[in-house]
Amino acid sequence: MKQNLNLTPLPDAFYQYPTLQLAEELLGCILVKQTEEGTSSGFIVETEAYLGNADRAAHGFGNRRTKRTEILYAEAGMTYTHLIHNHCLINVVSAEKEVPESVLIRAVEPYTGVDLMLARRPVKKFQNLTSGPGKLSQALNINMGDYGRSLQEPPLFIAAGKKPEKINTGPRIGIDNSGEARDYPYRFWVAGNKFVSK
DNA sequence: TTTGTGATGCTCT
DNA sequence: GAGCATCACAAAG
Repeated sequence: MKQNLNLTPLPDAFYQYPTLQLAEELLGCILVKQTEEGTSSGFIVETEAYLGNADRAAHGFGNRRTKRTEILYAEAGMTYTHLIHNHCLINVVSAEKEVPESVLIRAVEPYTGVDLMLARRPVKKFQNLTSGPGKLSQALNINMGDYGRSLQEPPLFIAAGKKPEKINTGPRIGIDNSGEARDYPYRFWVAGNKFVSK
């Protein structure tokens, strides 16, 4: 399959949206990763906003700045690859400088370079290829080498894609405690998409 | 029972 | 200060 589509990185202005809005706008966009073996990409179908200061799920709460989270304090449009155990989670840094907000990409729908993705992660069910944070990062070969990289130039960038017909929002999952933070509709996904983790 | 996920923590240079 | 690593719980089959 050819990929002659005009995959143009989104302009810097795109990342100037408020974090929550950016998370929604990101749905349907195309996450592109170029490697020596070729180019693989997918539609973003699930995102999650992380408001570092007021978000209980965001690690220790409050203002904890470490080497890992350092990039979150940078300006918008950067890539934040969080290496945790055997998995890699990819985030899009948003908000302005010194504001630790970002959008976590939880799931994508395979678009181009599917064969390449399958080669990296053999799965029996096609839906299992990228239906999760750890899966998609492995399928797209996203690693710490992408940490702090700009999302506006190859080999890793986000291009405009199709607009989702219907977007759902709701509370995030996996958060047991914390009163109000649990009900925050910080999670966005494309309604009815099979590649959404839930 | 197996696979996936979890904003980290520890050890070495 | 930077790089590298493991364990355990939960959800799905």
